[in-house]
Amino acid sequence: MFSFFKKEDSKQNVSDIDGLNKSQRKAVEFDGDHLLVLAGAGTGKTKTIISRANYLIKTGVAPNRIVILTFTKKASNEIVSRINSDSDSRNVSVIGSTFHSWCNSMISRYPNLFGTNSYTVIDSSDQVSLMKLICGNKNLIFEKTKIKPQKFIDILSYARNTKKNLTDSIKHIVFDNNIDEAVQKTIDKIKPKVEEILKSYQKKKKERKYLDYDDIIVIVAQRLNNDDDALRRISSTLSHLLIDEMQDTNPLQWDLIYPLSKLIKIYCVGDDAQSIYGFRGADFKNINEFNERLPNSSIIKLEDNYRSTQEILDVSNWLLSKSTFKYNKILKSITGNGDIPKLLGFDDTWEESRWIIDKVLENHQNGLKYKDHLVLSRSMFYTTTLQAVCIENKVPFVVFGGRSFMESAHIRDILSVLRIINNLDDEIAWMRFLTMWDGIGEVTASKFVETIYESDDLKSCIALVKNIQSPNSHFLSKTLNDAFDKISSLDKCIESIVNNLNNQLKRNYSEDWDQKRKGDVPVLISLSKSFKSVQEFLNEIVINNNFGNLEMKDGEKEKDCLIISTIHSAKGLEADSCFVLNVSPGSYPSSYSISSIENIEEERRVLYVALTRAKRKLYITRNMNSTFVNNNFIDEDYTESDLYFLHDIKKGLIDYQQIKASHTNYQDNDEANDFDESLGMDYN
DNA sequence: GAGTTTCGTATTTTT
DNA sequence: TACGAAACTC
Repeated sequence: MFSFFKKEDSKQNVSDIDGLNKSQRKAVEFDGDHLLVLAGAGTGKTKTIISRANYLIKTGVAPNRIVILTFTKKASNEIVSRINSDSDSRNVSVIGSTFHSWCNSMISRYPNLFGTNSYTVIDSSDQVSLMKLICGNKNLIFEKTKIKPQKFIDILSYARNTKKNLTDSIKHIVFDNNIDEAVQKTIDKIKPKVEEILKSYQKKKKERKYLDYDDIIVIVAQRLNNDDDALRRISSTLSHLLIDEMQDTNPLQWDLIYPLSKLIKIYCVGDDAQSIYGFRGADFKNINEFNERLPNSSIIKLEDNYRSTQEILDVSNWLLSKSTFKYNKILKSITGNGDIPKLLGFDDTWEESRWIIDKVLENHQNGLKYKDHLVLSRSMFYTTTLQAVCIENKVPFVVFGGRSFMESAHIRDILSVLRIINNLDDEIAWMRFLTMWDGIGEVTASKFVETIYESDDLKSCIALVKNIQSPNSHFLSKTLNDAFDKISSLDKCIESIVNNLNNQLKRNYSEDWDQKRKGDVPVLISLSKSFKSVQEFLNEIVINNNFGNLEMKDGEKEKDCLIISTIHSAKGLEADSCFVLNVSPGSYPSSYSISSIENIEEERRVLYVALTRAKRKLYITRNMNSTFVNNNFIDEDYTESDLYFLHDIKKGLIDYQQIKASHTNYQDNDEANDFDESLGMDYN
């Protein structure tokens, strides 16, 4: 994978030939049933998983009987490629997937077990489209509470992932757990209506042969829990399940793991201080109660940090120590001492971004690579200025997180044709395909979709399509016909679709079809070449909804780029110099999350993850004019350091500097360097 | 009923 | 600022 993921292990306290320390080695050579490795940031978590896999293989376990589950495709690719590169002569590889993609492969491998001969995986935006069809495209208002289609999806997903009941899920999603008596009454009243809508959604999915992200896991988990035969059959293909980032797993995923634990060995690696996926139902009970839940299990702790200097760890440890939660974690640096991390104040985001890029350029001239720099942000949104400054200064960069390939409108247009061919009942695809043509709007399209539901082969659908009135009506049927004829070769098929759609797409995306969007077509085509069937292609592309893989194949991987990432996508990343953007009041914790202490704690862990990415230099930036400051929800129970994590950070831990604006004239920041005062700011 | 334009709002994190 | 909804024109 990208070379900047490679860890530098040279500094490790070598206690044996593999370069493992004592506890790592104990974890790697573990001989019991189930193990949880509690590994703090930078303590060699990934290394341990990789060495474990290699160790198992060395002791005679067939590689393809080892499944490694990770959270993102990126992490999975990295781990698998490192295992394979450690012993390149092997012809069978370990299996590395995300939870979703592993379950999906079960579903398609054993269609009889799951009752899924043909199905279409839908992503979040399709879920919302489907829900809109049910809600009649308007927000439902109950008792003055507005619930958008997206919210219904969120309620259902939260309930399924956390296994909570509907009332609790409504409380959490709609009212953010702020409950008083009036709210409780409202919930009691709206609950039956919500339930009805959710049921229609579930029913509609079934009719249209759709599986959403949650279904993929639910279906497999249910089967494993209720059908010993299925459990045995699936377990018989594996002997070890290795799970990365265990702290981010949720109760639903536990349902998947638990039944397997009866027949195969479960090996988990995680860190409760890095649990930052609470919004997806992550529950660190999966870690904290590991011992009670799995008999014959052990726990090994890794506490020596090989990544960062002690000064960086001091700030990180300090942040956790301010928490009301007990993480029982104090990282010790093996690397030694370095510079005190810097906290830099700016007047606006442009100053902030310019300063960072200046620093990157300066380091670059002094011999550091661009890829030794990692810029971390809470949200993708906040990095736009930085990206602009990169372009301005010709600094090459890659962005992790954010919009995916699949989410771009033109890609969805093109794929809608494939989706129709794959699944004639795919209502969302039909709507998309039909409404993209001039003269066909939602009303005409939905009328048509109703008639299509009667016919069960493509040819008769195409016959019906010919009746639709549109300036291009012969193109509509031609597109479908040609695509169907070429379906045996995916890349040719996509090529023909694009040829037929070309003029229409040109009209629909008049500003940037030729210059920008058209360029994605070859990418899509080359991506399709590695798939055998349309269904496999479509489902896989939704589940791993990025096309980062592809960029790598095209020789981009060795390119030296500055890395810009959201903190959530930065798990497992590290870099010599790290910049954490906009650590300002209102952003850490984010003012959207200060409705409960749990949310604030999660924000704290987000910042903790960010700080612990740095190896040698850590720059925390903030600007006090951040547009995110919002005191709407501020509750008198919170202390000032709950509302701004850096509020009372001490002098010795961090080096504070207010950077004067170099591009504007006013400089009246007398108090800027008044270092004896608290570094926090007033909110007014 | 389709398509365009304007206005207003809310603004995270991912499979 | 960017996206969605409502208002407006064809």
